[in-house]
Amino acid sequence: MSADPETPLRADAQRNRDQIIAAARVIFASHGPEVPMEEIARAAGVGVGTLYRRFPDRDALIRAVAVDNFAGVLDNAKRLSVEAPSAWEALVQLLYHGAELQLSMQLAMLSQRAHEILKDDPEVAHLREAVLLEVDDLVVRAQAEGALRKDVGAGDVAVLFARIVRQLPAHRLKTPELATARSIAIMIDGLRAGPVTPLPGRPLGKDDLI
Amino acid sequence: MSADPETPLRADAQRNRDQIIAAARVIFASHGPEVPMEEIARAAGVGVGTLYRRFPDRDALIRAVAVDNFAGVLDNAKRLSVEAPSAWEALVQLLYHGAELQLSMQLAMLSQRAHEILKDDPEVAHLREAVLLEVDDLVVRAQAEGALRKDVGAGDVAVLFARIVRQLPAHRLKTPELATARSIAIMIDGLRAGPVTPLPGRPLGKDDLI
DNA sequence: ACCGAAGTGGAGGATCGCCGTCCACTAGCA
DNA sequence: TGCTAGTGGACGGCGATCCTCCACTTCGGT
Repeated sequence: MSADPETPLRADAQRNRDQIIAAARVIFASHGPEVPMEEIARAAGVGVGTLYRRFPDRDALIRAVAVDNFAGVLDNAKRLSVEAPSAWEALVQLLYHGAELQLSMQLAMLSQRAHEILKDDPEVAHLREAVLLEVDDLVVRAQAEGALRKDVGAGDVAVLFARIVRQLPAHRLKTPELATARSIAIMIDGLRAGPVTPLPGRPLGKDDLI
Repeated sequence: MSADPETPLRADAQRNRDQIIAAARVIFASHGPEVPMEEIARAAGVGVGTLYRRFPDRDALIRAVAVDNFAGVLDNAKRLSVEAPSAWEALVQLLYHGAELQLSMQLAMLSQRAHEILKDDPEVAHLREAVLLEVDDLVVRAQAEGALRKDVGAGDVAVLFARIVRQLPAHRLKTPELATARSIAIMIDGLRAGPVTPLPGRPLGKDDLI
């Protein structure tokens, strides 16, 4: 995902680096970006020393994970936008791609800490903007198709996702995955064009997100 | 809300106790139940000493707040159940009563810590059960009215609420209240009876919550 | 108005968990 | 096979939070 500004890593080191990012991804998504570094190291199967060698501090790790993940979401959105049979369908598919999206939401909207860290990173800012543009486009097209209700904007969709997709502490439900899938499905029905109640205020666009 | 098992408190002490619970309510709802005790004390306008005098430890405070709040939600639900023009309308009203409900959700479903503390308290268990029964009743009646889609249960409604009602870090939106209101409205449209997509799995009842 | 008991607040000692370094050891690569 | 990059985890340091303690204040009965 990123160029090698310096000497390329040795093969095993590169492998460890990838494992760290993968582990951090999973853990950040489920427990937020403030988990002890040692926990991430353990999940990645490396020692803390290795973690710190690769990422000088927590911020660097968060940035690396964010860039990696945002890029993934953007790819996904672009691919769906082209391949799906309709913009509406693309949007729906995007929502059901829970895991990746969830982490992005967590990092972009839910964690105060992560936001502080990411807000000044131009690479992240660029990816974020690109994702929002893509969503905006899907929203407009889905509305033109007559599938998506007219009184919502990309901001509404993003906010709704951020809420729905966030993981509930798994221990509180007997069937967490099912519960999540059902929540998403209900939400999607709420977004459908059709006989609906008028929403308060005006549609929230992507610029209503900070 | 609770009997006085011992000597009644002096007037000023009672006032302080109420202020502490009120402050804890607000703070727990917005920042979870792990905030430093000193912060709660400050918000209540008392010293930590006073806080600890009244509630020997954090657990005791959480329990007191939870009982107080659950009782409020239960009252509310019962009142709406009787006074609202329909069960559907009662459900909708309940959802829009964000603040109180939000805290209950936070304590009951969202915070691992709070759950640990509350799960063995019989008073909390009783109130929780009573609230779920009430919601279950509203769900069944609203379905009989033909207003609520048939393929959902009280568990679905509870889960959906828990997700929607959770506070997003306010700093990330230009209009947080509006965004929340719109999310709730969209969700309610998703719950309406009408031409909907079939949901995966079976309806989640109140017993699917742990 | 007085006084004893109840209540108060916040300084500070004790504790805790996390950070990030450091270095003896291991494993890739030429 | 030798040289260097890479590894892991023990550990010293530290900031944050808990909760106690007690000199001082306030309440409320007489």
